[in-house]
Amino acid sequence: MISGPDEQPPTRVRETASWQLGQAALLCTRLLREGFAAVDSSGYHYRLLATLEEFGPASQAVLGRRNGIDPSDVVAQINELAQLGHVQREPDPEDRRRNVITITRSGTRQLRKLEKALDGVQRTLTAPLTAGERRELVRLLTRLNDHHHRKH
Amino acid sequence: MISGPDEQPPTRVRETASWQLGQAALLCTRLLREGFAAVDSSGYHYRLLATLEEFGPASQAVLGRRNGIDPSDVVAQINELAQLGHVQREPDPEDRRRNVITITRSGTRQLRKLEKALDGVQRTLTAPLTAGERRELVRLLTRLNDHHHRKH
DNA sequence: TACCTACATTGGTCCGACCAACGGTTACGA
DNA sequence: TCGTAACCGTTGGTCGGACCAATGTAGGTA
Repeated sequence: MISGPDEQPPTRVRETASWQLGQAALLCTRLLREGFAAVDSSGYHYRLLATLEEFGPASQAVLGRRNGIDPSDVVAQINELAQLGHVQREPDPEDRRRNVITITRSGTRQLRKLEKALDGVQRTLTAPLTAGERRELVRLLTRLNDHHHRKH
Repeated sequence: MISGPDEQPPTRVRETASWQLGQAALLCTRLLREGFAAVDSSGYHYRLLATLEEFGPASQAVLGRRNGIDPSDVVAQINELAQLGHVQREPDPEDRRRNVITITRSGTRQLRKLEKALDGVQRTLTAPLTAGERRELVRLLTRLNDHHHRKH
């Protein structure tokens, strides 16, 4: 976003849910990128590490499906995480098509850092809202997402 | 988004405002792209045409600032719109740095189509919400955006 | 056995946001 | 009035995130 405070887009644009949603998301991704970059990671890294910690070791395929990440992108991200030592990749003895990805101690340490960064972003993002409004916003967005998600 | 309904991301991810916001925005941009593509245009086209209709002829610079579009991107979009005949580009006699962009009759006709498409997207997007909830969502997002916008 | 499916991987595409640099033009201050 | 700063349009990029097609390998099953 480059526009100054004075020069506004047309009213009919400003009033749409889609415009406000897009602007908020833009702001959000910028905050996330900055926050995660400060600890030398990305949103992908966070999501993958968090998934590994919550659900335990998993194949790349399920990591991708759980997070809505394309398998080919999972490859790249796991490459990075493996090289950083945050994750271990080894072939699954029970199914030689799969890799088993396991989070390492270094990985959980990194995850703690990422969570701190993420908390900061949430607070910055929702700063102008009361706690109740923040919950309401999440509730509405969740309803919206769930609805459009169910019907594949 | 590729994940099925069953395989969910970690709870701590799902509960963040940033994740829900990102998912909703993803869904939204997909709907917008489809809706606008159906009338052979893009979101850029809509925003520029709407700005021209609401505020009258303008230079590319103010078009860009009003909509938060980079000047270089404005060039490309105005090229497209001019070639389609939706817009007229002529040098400003009073300031030879500027171009004056004017919407044509064909442009306003196209704008009507785009507005129809956009309305459909809004309805689809906010289908699971009541009218009150929809307004509340827009209100919260607007507050959020305005807040982060004022402080440059 | 033959066939269909799943997995990981390579090598792309597309789009929106953004940046740097430049020539031409105008505004402004010394 | 002259020099410089600021502005405008334009070119030619980068970057990240989402996505897709094709392939080799391995499993499941008729």
